[in-house]
Amino acid sequence: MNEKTDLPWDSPRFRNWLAVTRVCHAVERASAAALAPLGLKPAQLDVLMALYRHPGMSQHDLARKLLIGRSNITMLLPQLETRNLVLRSTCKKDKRVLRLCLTGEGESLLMKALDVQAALIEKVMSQSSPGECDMLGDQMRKVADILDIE
Amino acid sequence: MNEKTDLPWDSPRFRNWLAVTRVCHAVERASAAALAPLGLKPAQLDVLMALYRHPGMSQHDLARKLLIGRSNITMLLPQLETRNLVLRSTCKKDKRVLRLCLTGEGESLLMKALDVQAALIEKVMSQSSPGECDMLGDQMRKVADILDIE
DNA sequence: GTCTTTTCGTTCATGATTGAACCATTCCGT
DNA sequence: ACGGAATGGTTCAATCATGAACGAAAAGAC
Repeated sequence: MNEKTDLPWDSPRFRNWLAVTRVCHAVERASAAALAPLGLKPAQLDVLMALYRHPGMSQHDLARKLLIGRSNITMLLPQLETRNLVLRSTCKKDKRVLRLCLTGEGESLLMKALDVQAALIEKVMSQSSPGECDMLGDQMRKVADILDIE
Repeated sequence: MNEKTDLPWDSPRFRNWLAVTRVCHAVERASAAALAPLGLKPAQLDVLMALYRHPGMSQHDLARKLLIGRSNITMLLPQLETRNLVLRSTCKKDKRVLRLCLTGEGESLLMKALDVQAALIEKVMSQSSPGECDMLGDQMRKVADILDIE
């Protein structure tokens, strides 16, 4: 009998994906540290970014886009609202939904945070050629397709 | 004056890295769901994997390898120890350190969990050719170098 | 050898995240 | 128009990760 059981680590896909998650985790932590001086956490930056690109979004759609629970949004928003970074207004068409927008203040803080975040990412990806970088993105979008996340 | 400010989204590196984090997040959640029937959470699987590959590891080294805090390890281990998956024994050379090992039970549960996890990763990476997959891993290892995580 | 400094692990308070239960509003079949 | 199903948002309890402060043990300076 063959004692040499095939361990997942022998699979290139498994091993390489582990590298992805590991690095992702590390970058997340680095991002948290870099953002701290601005009083922002990564999750909050995600919210600001989404609202910048999709003004007037509902909380439900925001949760789906960020792949987190709706209740998480409910917990996340008051912090941003009391800092006057985000504005929440009830939708006249449907009184259930709350439309979310960045305030001017929110937008300008977002820009500062994006500078920080972009610098981190540039540093982190600095050893990837444009071609490699695009291939990376393409692979990730293929994965996103498989998991169907919009 | 030029109103067209350069947004980070215009940078391939920024946009593509966002795809990475997004997908990573999604796979993490899928993994949690897939592992739930085994009563394991992703963080616990990480511990088992590390201990399988580095038997006798200390908690300090385990924390460094997993990129989490030492206190987190302290909180994580009792769950695995009471389930007889992990054995903790004091080191005779240095009475401060605890040496960690998988039990037979821990190892066999790990194997089941690895099957589940490997299946998920195979599915997720199924659209990447071996060449693309290796390039992905290579890029991630370059990033790991930059962030110097062993 | 003694005293100071590190290192390993734990404790604890804090903040984040989750899912289930819930209310109000809207949608839809009849 | 009416009543049940579905949807958007909130609440709440439980779980989890984090970092600072701590005690015990080891290492280093002298």
